[in-house]
Amino acid sequence: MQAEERQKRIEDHLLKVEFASLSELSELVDTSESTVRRDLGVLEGKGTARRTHGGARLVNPKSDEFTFSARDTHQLDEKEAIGKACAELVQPNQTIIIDAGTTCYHAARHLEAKTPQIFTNSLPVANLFGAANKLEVVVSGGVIYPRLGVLVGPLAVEAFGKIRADVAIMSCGGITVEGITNSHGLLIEIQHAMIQAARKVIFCIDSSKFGRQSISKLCGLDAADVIVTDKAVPAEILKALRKNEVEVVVVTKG
Amino acid sequence: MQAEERQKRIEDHLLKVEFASLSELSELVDTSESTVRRDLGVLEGKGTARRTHGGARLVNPKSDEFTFSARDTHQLDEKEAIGKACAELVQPNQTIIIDAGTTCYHAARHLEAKTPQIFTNSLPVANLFGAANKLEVVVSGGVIYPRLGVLVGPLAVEAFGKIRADVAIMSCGGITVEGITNSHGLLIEIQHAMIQAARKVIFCIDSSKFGRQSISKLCGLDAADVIVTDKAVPAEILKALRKNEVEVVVVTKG
DNA sequence: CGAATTCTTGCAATATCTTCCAAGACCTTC
DNA sequence: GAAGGTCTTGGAAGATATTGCAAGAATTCG
Repeated sequence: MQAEERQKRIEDHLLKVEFASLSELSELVDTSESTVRRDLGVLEGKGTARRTHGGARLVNPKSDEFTFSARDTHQLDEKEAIGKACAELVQPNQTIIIDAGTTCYHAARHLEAKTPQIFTNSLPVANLFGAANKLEVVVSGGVIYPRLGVLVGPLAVEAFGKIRADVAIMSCGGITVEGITNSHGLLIEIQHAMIQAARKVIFCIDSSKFGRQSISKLCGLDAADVIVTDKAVPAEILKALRKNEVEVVVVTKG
Repeated sequence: MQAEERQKRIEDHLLKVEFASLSELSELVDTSESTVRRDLGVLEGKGTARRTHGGARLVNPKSDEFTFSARDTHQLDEKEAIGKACAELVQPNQTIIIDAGTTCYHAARHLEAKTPQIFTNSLPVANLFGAANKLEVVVSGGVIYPRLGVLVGPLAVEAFGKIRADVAIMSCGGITVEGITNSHGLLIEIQHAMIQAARKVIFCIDSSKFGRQSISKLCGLDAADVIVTDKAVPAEILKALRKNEVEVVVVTKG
């Protein structure tokens, strides 16, 4: 097996388990521990993993909306189901803002037939519709945030400041009774602009996000109009949502 | 078996397995490893695959949807050579504007190591660097012009109006003694803004464009600082270019 | 603090790459 | 169809990179 292939396997494995020992990894890729050490050095250089005594751990925990891969199969069914339900909430001919994040990406996949116009700051979403010319896709400008493929920065914020849409389909890093949070200030700024620009705000939040808090506060629960998720929402949060008149849609996976 | 057929098979195989060893490939196409190495060199030049120790890997592995790629293989070698020469005209650490168009796309591929910052309105170019985080890529906003993956419209024009760059790498639809033309008014507007924003303007123009006129006039010959092309330029146009002090670089294919 | 584990570093064995060359295939020209 | 050229192919020699191991240093844990 070749160096790069080994490294990718290690990476993939880490994505699943978050932490792995040297012996575990050396067995996985069938080489000596020395080689695994060297590979981990490379991955560390790339920023994917971090070496620790006895093994390695993922730099970005998977619960963060921080790495995008269209092939991300983590909770794929759930995300797919959420995305689909989310798309069903959209009326024909409404204009839509689509946030970055894998769940929103899945929602976008179901929108093609329905809507004439989409605004997004997500390159994966843009690519999804880039070839089809049935609908108009407007891409906000901005700097590419590497792994995620999101456009961030002033250009993006301004772009959303200028428009109005019927619906915004949003994602986030965590939600608690205190509000909705996300993992990076740069994203927050843009999401604010998105929320401002939309008449109706739908959050796609898979169940792993409930009770979790990311670094930056995005908004209170009242900013959301609908939340689409895949499992029963914890009672405490559900109560808080009711109080803020947020509609909750729970999908059943698959 | 023909060289091209071998290369296509290798390409197809890589699309399936993502990584392959030399022995695996040489068995697949039934030739020596030397030949496979050479074929991989070609594929690497085309941007399809990347050689690694012991084999090769697909260039865009995890990006089934993340890549809206310029699939145009028409005159690939020429474009590749032009792109490379074009990239060599760039000094380290200059900021660059990259236009849409396949030739510019190839130029972009050679820029990764050189420049810290790229501005573009081309989705293929954005995708090229989307995963790498070595350099900063700024995407202009805009509406996706289908199939080409160019961002057009007021958002794009404004975005380029706000910036300054050292070099602009441009493409066009045709060039005659009367000036440079392109195929769509929407593109023209943006290209104007690009030219305005850059201190030095480089046009990548393959030989088929000479003597040809597209619908909309983009600019006079004097707007260009350098023209990179792949064959001797017709005398008449060459004379006009000299008069406007445009430097002409002719590359030899391959 | 000591024992056990893990890490780093240097090294030799191995695998792979590059470069070069000769043999053969293919093409052109007469 | 033969002669002369160019292009492609496969292989060999030396250069380079990778791998696994071992000895000593560093780290963890009781």
